[in-house]
Amino acid sequence: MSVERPRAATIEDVAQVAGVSRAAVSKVLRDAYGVSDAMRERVTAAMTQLNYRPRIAARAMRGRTYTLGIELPDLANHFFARIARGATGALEGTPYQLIIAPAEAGSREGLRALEALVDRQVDGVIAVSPRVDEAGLERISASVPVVMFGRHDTSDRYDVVAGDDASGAKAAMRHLLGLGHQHIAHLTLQESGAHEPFPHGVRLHEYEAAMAAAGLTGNAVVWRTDEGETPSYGVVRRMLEAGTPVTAVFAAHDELAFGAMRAAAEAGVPLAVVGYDDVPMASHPALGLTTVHQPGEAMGARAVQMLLERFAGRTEPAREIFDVELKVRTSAGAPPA
Amino acid sequence: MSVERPRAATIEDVAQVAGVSRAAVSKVLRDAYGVSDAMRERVTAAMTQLNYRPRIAARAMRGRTYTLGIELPDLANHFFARIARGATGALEGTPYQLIIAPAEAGSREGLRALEALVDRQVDGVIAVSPRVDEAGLERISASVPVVMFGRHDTSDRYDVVAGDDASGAKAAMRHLLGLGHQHIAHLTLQESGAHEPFPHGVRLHEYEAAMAAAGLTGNAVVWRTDEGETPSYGVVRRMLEAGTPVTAVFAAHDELAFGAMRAAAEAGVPLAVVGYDDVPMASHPALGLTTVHQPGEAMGARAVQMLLERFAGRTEPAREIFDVELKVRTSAGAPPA
DNA sequence: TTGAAAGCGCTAACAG
DNA sequence: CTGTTAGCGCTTTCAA
Repeated sequence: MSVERPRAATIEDVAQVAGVSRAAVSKVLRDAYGVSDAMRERVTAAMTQLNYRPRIAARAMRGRTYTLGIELPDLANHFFARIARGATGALEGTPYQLIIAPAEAGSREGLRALEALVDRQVDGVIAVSPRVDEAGLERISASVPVVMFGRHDTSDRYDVVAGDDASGAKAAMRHLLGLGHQHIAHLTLQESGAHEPFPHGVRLHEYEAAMAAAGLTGNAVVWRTDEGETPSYGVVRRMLEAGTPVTAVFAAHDELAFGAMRAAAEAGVPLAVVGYDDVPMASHPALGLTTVHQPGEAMGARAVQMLLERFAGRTEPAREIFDVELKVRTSAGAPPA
Repeated sequence: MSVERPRAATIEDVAQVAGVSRAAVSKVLRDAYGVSDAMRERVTAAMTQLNYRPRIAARAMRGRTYTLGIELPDLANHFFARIARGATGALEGTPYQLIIAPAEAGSREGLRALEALVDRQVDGVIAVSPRVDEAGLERISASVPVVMFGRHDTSDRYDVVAGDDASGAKAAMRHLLGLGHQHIAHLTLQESGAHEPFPHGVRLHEYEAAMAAAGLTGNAVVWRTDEGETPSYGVVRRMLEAGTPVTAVFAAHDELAFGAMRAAAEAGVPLAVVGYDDVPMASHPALGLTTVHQPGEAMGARAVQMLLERFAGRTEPAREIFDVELKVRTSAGAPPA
């Protein structure tokens, strides 16, 4: 006994029931010009009766898919969930639907996810992994509008939404230095380079600059970890046990910061920790993570808006840098005397 | 000299460059039967040269889209990220791509997201919001294989992956009662009903049963909250300040549990908390949330596997219930004497 | 204001 | 083993 998969209603069926042509139905569907109220009504009735749903794939062959794609590097990082929520919210009331392509870590993966989205003919894409290579990005932005998150270089190929990473990192370092810390480590991902115009690159650069400005270049240490709280924990734990003389750590994002806090707690070492992003758990009283707040929802919403503007005809590249704000909580106190 | 926007290569272009027919290219593409090595090579070369990427939309008109869709109710809940990660992992090495449709709370939203996926012709869907109405589900499962998460009823229309919610909830309650608590509240979402075959329904039911079995029916209290840590915090805070005489709370999932812990900490009230899911932060030493571990990755991977089995021809419904395990940590101690 | 008809890029019979 | 051909369900000129 095999499962019957009855053919769903097509535009042709609707046309027949309504006693009109396919073209007419299509026009009603797209709210196109030149349809009488009477016809609209009959067609609408037929659509309801048949429970008609247009096939996006068929539309894609000629026109739009009414689908926006967002590529996310790490679902486990709550900051990205915020961006996605903001993007979804901004789409409410529009005919567009957001789909997410998970990327796992790595620049190659980011590109792969982006291409999967393009293959599926999304009308626009939002790329959150910053480390997508230029060639790939060029290819993609040739066929669909792109909004890149967090890039601090400029391009006329894509729009940009970013946080003010320089200010944020400066504020974080100012806080730690102001507390009297002299041995501050920076915890970042494997691939980040201080010369790169990506969020972690900028944060790393500002860390080094701040240490230098404080005359502490000799104390600067950069700890590198794979993505995620657990790898971060492992790295910091190892460093702490190796006796690295550090009293504070500035983590490139909150998940890494949580890992550092876990390591310090388990190793029984006092460690001031500052994070970045301000994910919801950061403000939990048991954690009290001092961190740099980024308005994730607003940033996601703005990215969507930029795409909609492109559809509406904008051709010059847009670019918006969001303000960030240091949230001082309990995770970073003064160093032991 | 105007810049021609290059039309992306089609199967026709590849055929011309390789000097073969479209059908031949299509066969190479799909690894279909009856292609000589020589032809395969020429075609592959042409594809690389033109940087050819098949248009999923065009394929969708005739065959598969090589796309699986998963609908997720709450990106902010880390447990769902785990499911998605497991699903993505299980797809590695297959030609399939996973896309995520975010749903926001509510059964209507879950259905909407599912339909958006179906409109986009995914080859199979995984539904994580359990509260999708039967009529909608019937319609959907008529056109595409469906795996439902967490449903404890049986159906011949869709496959099921779930955790053993009855055992998990029993273990949670046994723990709290064993510690000597007599005033235990259950914290759950607005809509959950103890008669419903959904995860939260079962957990609620087991809570009531355990209280009754301990002769504590008179002490049973169910707190209801909207989705998320913040609403949970608000509800618990209000209850605590109203002086509800409670020494412990069994939360329907970890995010709610974190909200309860935050409320207790801020209200300065000692409160034993047990959660459900075991999201990564639960094991952080600053939190130490006692909770019921569900193997999210394995569950996501199994759901994907069920879909692949359907594609391979399975017609009888499948169903797998995963074991869960109570993780005892520090968040739930004995009640004050 | 409406409809006929020509594709969009691909797959899958079917012929050769 | 390879090519020809007929659509899949839509949108979009272009006539009527």
